[in-house]
Amino acid sequence: MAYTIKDVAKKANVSIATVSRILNNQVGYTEETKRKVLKAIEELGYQPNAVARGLINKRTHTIGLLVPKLTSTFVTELLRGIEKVAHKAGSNVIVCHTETRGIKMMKYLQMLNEKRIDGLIFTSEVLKEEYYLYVKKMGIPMVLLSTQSDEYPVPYVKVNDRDAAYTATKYLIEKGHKEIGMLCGNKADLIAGIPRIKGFKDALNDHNIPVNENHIIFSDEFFFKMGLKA
Amino acid sequence: MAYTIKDVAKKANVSIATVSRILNNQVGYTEETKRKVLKAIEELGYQPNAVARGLINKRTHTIGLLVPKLTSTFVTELLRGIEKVAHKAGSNVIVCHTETRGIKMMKYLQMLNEKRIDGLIFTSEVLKEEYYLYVKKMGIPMVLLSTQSDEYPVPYVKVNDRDAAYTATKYLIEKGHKEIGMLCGNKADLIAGIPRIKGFKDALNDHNIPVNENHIIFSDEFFFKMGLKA
DNA sequence: TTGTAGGCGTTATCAC
DNA sequence: GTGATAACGCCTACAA
Repeated sequence: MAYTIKDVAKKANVSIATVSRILNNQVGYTEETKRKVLKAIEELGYQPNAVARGLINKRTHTIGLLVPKLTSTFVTELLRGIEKVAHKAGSNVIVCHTETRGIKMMKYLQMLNEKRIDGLIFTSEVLKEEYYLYVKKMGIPMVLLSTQSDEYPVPYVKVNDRDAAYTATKYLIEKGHKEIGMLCGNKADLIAGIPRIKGFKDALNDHNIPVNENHIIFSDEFFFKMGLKA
Repeated sequence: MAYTIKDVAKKANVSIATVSRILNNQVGYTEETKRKVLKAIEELGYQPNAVARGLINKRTHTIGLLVPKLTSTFVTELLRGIEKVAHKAGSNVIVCHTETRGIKMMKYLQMLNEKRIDGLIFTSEVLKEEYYLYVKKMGIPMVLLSTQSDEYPVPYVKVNDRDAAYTATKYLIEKGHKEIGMLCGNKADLIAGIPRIKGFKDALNDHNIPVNENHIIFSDEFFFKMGLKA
């Protein structure tokens, strides 16, 4: 079994209170006692128990990341970045794949709630009322990534899909291209569909280029293969 | 603040012990009291605190996953599968990117240890003595994924690289091909290099085909781009 | 069937 | 400067 703060205290001939102070570098002890305690910690190979700490501090230094199919390299990059920053800040990230739309989402939120995570990152899916209310009740900060919500006041980080599509299309037009095609997500997709198509068409219209619906190819999945096929 | 078992007990007019029993569906209560308690739980929207539970049960239902650069779609697939199974079993997975070889590894192991994770999956890197000893001291089960260790008795799951390369090469040979090239990892790589090259050469030799070293192209990174370039 | 009380490993508030 | 001691939220003998 792992050593506890009690073992350290005993070995260093001090009270657990003192050990705790040193561990959290607060004030109230001699350099001498500090050395003693540090030595005991070293010799025992003692590691504080984050679970116990979490119980009293009400912080677990853990954040939850809800992502859809992780197959897309885009989401993978997001995870990389998030985990990197979290680690630098002394936190870990629990990854949850909410594949089958909605079904597992509530289950995940529940698990994360029980684990008392410090915050939540919600990626790429539409924030349903049920989710929003639940997280609100959890009382932890949440941020949307690569999505946004018109209905609920939740901070988000994402690219403006309509504008991005507009800019991309405009760029090609200004390069002199006339026949421009578009590969996009599902026609009804609130994120990868509608806004991007709008940007695409807007750009064409603004440059007096007729829109050929056949030049827009839809796909439901964001696998590399799908893009290739399209 | 979230409700505790105490709130439930009070609302249901029972002791916390009874609530606990019902929560963990043990025996020792009437159907009647069970109904009462369940009703109180429902009304309060009570969710047990996994942190407190972890402290006493010594199980956190959390496992750690150490992966190298997650850019590779292979690793991404692994994560997907692992998370899926873990979730089904009621656990969560904390993902850690051990990018800069070794530097961050010990730091991660330490964090995971403090969080008292239940188990560890170690992916794609060589298991150094330092890591092995540390995890052994943690006293939790570990399994190697896509690696193996000759020095330490750690269970592993991986494809046999030498055999796989041999089989692939043999397949091409039997298809009638004579000029076979190979794209592989770093020449000295203990996983993606040496064994696969051996399999490749063995197959050629066994079929009396001369080995042309120029037909083996090495690469250090496993990005898609790198493969393309090669 | 039910409740009381001690303990899990820490932190924090008191005294001394 | 230092040490008891009461929480934190839950589980579990032990009683009743």
